[in-house]
Amino acid sequence: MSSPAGIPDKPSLDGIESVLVERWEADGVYRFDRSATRDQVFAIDTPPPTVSGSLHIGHVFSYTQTDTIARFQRMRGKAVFYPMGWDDNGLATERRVQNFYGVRCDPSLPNDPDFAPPAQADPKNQIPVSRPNFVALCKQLVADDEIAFEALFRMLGLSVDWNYLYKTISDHCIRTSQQAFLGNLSRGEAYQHEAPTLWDVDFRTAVAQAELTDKEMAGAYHQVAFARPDGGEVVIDTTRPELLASCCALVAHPDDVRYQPLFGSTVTTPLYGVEVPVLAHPLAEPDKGTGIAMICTFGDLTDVIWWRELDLPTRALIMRDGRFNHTEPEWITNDVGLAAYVAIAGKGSKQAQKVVVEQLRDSGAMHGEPRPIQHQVKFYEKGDRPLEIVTSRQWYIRNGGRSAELRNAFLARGEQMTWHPSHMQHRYSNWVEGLNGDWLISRQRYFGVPFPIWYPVDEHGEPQFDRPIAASIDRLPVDPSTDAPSGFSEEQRGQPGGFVGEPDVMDTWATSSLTPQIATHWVDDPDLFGRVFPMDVRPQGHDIIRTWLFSTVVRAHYEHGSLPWTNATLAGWILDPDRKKMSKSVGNVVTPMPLLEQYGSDAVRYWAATARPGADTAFDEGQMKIGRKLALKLLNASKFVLGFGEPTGDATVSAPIDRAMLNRLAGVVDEATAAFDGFDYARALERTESFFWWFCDDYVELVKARAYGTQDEAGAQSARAALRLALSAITRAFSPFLPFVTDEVWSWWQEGSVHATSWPTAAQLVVGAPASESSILIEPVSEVLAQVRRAKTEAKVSQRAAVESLVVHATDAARLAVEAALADLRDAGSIAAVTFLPGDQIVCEVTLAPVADIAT
RNA sequence: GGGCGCAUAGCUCAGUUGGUUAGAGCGCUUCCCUUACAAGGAAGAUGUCGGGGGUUCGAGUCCCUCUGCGCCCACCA
Repeated sequence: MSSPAGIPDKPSLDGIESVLVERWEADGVYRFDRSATRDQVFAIDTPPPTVSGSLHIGHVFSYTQTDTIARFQRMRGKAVFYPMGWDDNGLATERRVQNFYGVRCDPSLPNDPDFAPPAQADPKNQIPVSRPNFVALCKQLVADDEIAFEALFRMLGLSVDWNYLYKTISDHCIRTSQQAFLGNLSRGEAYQHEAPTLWDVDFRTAVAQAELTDKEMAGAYHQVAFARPDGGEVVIDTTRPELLASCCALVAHPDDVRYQPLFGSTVTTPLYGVEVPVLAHPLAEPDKGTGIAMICTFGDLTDVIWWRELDLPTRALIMRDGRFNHTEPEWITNDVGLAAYVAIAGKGSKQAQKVVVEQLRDSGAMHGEPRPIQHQVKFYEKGDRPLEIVTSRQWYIRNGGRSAELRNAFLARGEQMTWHPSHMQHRYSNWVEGLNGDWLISRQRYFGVPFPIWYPVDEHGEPQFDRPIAASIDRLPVDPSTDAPSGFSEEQRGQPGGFVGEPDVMDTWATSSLTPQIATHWVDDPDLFGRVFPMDVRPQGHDIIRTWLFSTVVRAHYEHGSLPWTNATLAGWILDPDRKKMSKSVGNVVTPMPLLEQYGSDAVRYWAATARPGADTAFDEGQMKIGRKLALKLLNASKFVLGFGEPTGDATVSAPIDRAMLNRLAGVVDEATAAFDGFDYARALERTESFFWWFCDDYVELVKARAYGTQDEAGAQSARAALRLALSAITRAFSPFLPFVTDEVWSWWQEGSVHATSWPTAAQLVVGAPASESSILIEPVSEVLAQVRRAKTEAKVSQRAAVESLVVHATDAARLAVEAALADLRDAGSIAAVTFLPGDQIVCEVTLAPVADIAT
């Protein structure tokens, strides 16, 4: 049979991605319709991937899942607002620039317009460069990555409207971020505060609670004796003996009879001879160590609590670079003590600990040997060394960590949105309930959104941090390090009576938390904003509920008094075949482009779409092979179905089996629609796929002879019409998952893109009997066909082999069903004669024709 | 310590308000080069549904409990 025009003789999937990607772009298939009103819009708050290196298979996985939802909504008639963003802001980019170019930022240096990065990067000897030069390198490095990202996402078939692309380092994002911050400030939701803060000594910045992670580290308990005035001693257990010089008290539980006599007395620290009080506090645990602890400023967060609640002096020695202060502590007043301190001044914690342990041994204050332990230590999630606690001035946004009322308001927001899957809400509630402080948003970094804030400088040249000067909204974006506040001139920078700019930048989450406002152009396009905000869905990973999801809820709550979106879909992780999470640090990541090339984008998308929403999923190339097989099957089935020719204009679907097939399909369409409405793309795919294979294996096999015209003309017309109706609906139902092959086969017989058509409906398919009756008609026929095939397989003959006679034992109802499709059945099974006998269930006696007859 | 999730065929997983003999794909075995498809097709074998108890006419599904695995949070002198 020769193919009609438009249908290739040998259909292929090779290279269809690039052809279709270009066509979609040229035809604007995914362009957002700006005239749509809010109720006609489906808006997606796409996660902007961090531009740091390359996308991995996990991105392909989760972005595909969202894309299937977007495509479904578009076909249902929604104007889909589906922007993309690049998160090219922040520490990840900075660190990459440092390593890639071998430079580091020194904000004190002037801009060098002729600066070029070193040809050979030497990460060990980083060249200091000015902030403008450094930022320029950041932008240069991310530009290359962003081109690669967009190419991958396009090839993957994401139906993003690239006209709404945003970059978090752009002026637009800076302005949005600064404007939102100023709103928070004016309403009292943002404030600055000088306090002990968790501090990463490598990045030299404060970090927020949400960015902490625990890592197991080797440590050791050291028993250290403090001297009592009566000549006795008090022994404490510590894992950080190097902080002894920062000790400001000992503490034990109020009920601990061993130490009750000491409360109110003082002891002296070994080495330094500093007198410190012995105090009582309920947080001290009698069964931990010796039951009495030394409080240092600051060894851990418990120290901070004790320091605050017991009103202790601040004896901080570890500086922002993680080293002990060179200045001699004023609270050490004797020469021996000072000499002991000088030995650790300028050293990091680890080195200082060695020295102090030696000193303690020599002095006899060390009891026994250190007892090694493994313990959990707080790290910045991107950091390499344990966090220290450093006192500094920082900006915060209230997030309920210090207010039960506010916390409840955010818990209520969690109740208002719909979570997919629903159990993810627990993680949100869990996090909000466990907050122990406000959200720290300032970072002592360079490449980020600057605070739109200056401070007046008094007549002594000291900045007045308690009198911040806020930028006016109409000046945004501003950089306080280069722009002067209104009413001042640049010459007054740093001068008495002048001003200084806030040196810090905002953390990346402070900007990421505004992706709904950024994407919808809250600050500069109120018309667009009114059409798409609040958005419909936030897709994201479940590991960043505590950061991105929560902080976005906080910002929208403050700025708009609403949720930022009505739904949150939480994607799972990709696990390697050993069921370990894929991550760069483990080194088990898979890059997606070779997979797209090997199996085709549709096949990789199929793998992603078969995973249940929110489920962690094993990386499985087997699923991609199945996806490729499915795409090929659709290609071939389409060619075959269309090859029967177009039904005449007045063709009606008259054959019962044809009607039953369409009714069954109508039921499948209803199921898929309901699943998609609940964001369950995986169920929609499974229903459609399972129907499609039945359609190919049984239905098409049954009716193909009739469709060729072996029976009467009405029968042929009925089959052809039903086949085409079904193919249209199947193609459209598959199109969110397999956008490439569906558009390819659609183009063989339809105008325009399948992605610009409507989602199939049951009403288009139901003919005659309702869907529930279709099974009653179809299943007996399928069963008889299966038994005939089995008989041939068991006889080890070709499926084409002729059947001399078939005796079917069946109930009356089953017999009626089989009789209704008898001509089709006889054609499909090459069956000469069929007789029926009564029976409880369908049992077929198959008598094959003698082999000699086949030969003739 | 608190919370959440998972446990079904060798592997990866479906199984929607409890309802006949528990399903799919991969892998395995057999057969078929049938004019849509051999990177295919037709068929076959394979399960004490993690253990125990309970509710019910009936439990993979609901309740209790135990075990194992994973994740989140808290603790971490």
